[in-house]
Amino acid sequence: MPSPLSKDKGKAEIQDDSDLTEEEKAALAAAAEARQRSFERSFAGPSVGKAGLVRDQTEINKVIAEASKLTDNPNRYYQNQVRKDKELTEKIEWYQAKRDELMKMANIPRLEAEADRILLEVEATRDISQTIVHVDMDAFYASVEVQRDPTLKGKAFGVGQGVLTTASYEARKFGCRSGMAGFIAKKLCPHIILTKMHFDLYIAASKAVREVLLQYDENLMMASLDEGYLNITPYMSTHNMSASDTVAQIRAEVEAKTQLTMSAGIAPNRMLAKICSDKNKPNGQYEMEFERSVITKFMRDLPVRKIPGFGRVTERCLEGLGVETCGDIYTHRAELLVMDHWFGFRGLCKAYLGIADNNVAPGKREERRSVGVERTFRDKVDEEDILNEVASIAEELEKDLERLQYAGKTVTVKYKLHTFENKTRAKSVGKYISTSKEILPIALELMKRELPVRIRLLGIRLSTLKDLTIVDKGIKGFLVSPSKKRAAGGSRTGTPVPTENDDDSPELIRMEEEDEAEVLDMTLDDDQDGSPAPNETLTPPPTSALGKRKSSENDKSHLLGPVCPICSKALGAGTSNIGLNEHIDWCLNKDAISEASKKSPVKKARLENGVQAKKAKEKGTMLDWLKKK
DNA sequence: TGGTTGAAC
DNA sequence: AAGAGTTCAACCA
Repeated sequence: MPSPLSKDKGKAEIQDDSDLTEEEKAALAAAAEARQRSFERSFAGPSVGKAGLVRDQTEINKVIAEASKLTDNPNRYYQNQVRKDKELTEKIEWYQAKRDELMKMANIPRLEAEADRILLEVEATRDISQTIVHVDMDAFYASVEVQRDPTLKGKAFGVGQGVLTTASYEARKFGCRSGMAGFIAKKLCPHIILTKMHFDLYIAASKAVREVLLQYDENLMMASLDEGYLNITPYMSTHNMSASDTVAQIRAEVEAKTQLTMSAGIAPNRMLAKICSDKNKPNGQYEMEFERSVITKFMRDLPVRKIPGFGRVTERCLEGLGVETCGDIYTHRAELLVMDHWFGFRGLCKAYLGIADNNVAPGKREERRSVGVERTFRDKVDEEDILNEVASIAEELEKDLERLQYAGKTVTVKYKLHTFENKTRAKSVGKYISTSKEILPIALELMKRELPVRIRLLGIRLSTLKDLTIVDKGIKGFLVSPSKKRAAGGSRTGTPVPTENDDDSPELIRMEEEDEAEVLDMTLDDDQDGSPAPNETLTPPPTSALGKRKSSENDKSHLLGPVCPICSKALGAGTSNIGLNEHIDWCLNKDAISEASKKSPVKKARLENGVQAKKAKEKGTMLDWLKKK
């Protein structure tokens, strides 16, 4: 039974297939189906695809997409998904064209050789000396809810009002997932019970868990209320215990203390540990063998989507390049190398090799970047209505700022149109502000410029923060105990770190913090160029890989003059690194810019940003593979 | 640098 | 009857 969706999206574009061979037709059909599945997947909630519990997710996704479509007409949300899907598809097609174009003139053996060289370089950064554990509470909120209301036990229920934050395992059997809209969950599972959230209970339970974990690693890194990372290497050696025994003991102790079960993954780095903790969930553990060959074998068949930081969009972009598993990264290394600018080749190498950060550090200090409040409501068009809402939100924000002890300089107003398109408008001011009295006029001003609008969400966010608990200014900072008002607020635990900071700059000393939960950095490598490279992540570092690179030092290749790896053109002995760089840049991008502004599917410069990059360290990109001949 | 947008968790 | 909060990166003017 062909879903209406597949008619709309799937094959519609491919109409004239009369002169195609059978294989080509089959390939096109397969591609269309894959795309269709991906599109349907996009309705099911963010967590789908990460954790593969249910058998026939495809069927479930169809139901969801159908339900979504029929909800109301016209369903703006659905239409918005369609629009985004279309843009994504166009972007992917652009990538494919780019790839084909570059590959046409590329010297493939040379590309592969270079890719292999980089692989080796990345491989050299592997560190399996530490035993990292990722612990993950099983259906945490749901389990706590059962403790609160035992009648929920064994039933299909979800936690959360409009959107499920968690689904009980019984509900998951019906395809219900966290992140899923409540009414969709009802469609999938009509008898599902939806409960409110009880954050105070979750926080208390989390604290109990944390206390146990801290006995095994005082540097425990909590990634959220229900998951965390430990480095149990010291514990294992002082207690002369194996990793699996240690983890079994941790889990038993947590369960004894809290009646909550957890799953755990044991591996040499955070990324692998996190993936492993999913393997035997719920209430199980999985230990990765600390052996290179085992790890690479493990990665080979692992869908790239499982890598933390690789989301739905990245998944589809890679899929468009023929990459679905981490193993595919190797087979497609030539193309991926040439697409380095957009996908970040070294990050992909790390995924393929199973290499990532193994640092476990407590939620350092509290360098929060912004504080915001936003609300969703039924469509508003009335000007006064809207401005009242702005005022109300500003007051709420003031309360949060007071509780959290922050002031800030940049006010951002965010709104979502009835079409589900998001907009933001921001304005910075010269001094730190924190009260509604100060914020509201700015927010109002920003919002008034947008009227008239029909919106379903409004929010205000304050950024460029100053931490008011840091009294600092030299010695005094140490005499005043840092108020401990924060803590309750949000995701991050950790105590404020009094920081001495003598100038007027609000900037705190940024210790290498980061370690954002899901971010996989490396840290250990960073060989050349002596830059600290504190946070390179697995997600592609597309940026400025080429033109803007600093020239690296160890470039001694000009005896014969550099050769462009794309067009194989010799550039002459006199060509400088920078000159070579420029040539490569030009060679790779000559058409990109003009094309982008002309026929590029996605607006103008939207092209490259599909792939998310975190701190793209100025290292492992094109220049590297040039500099050695 | 400030403003906007989007991806991801 | 499709949430809320936060961070990060890219791009542009």
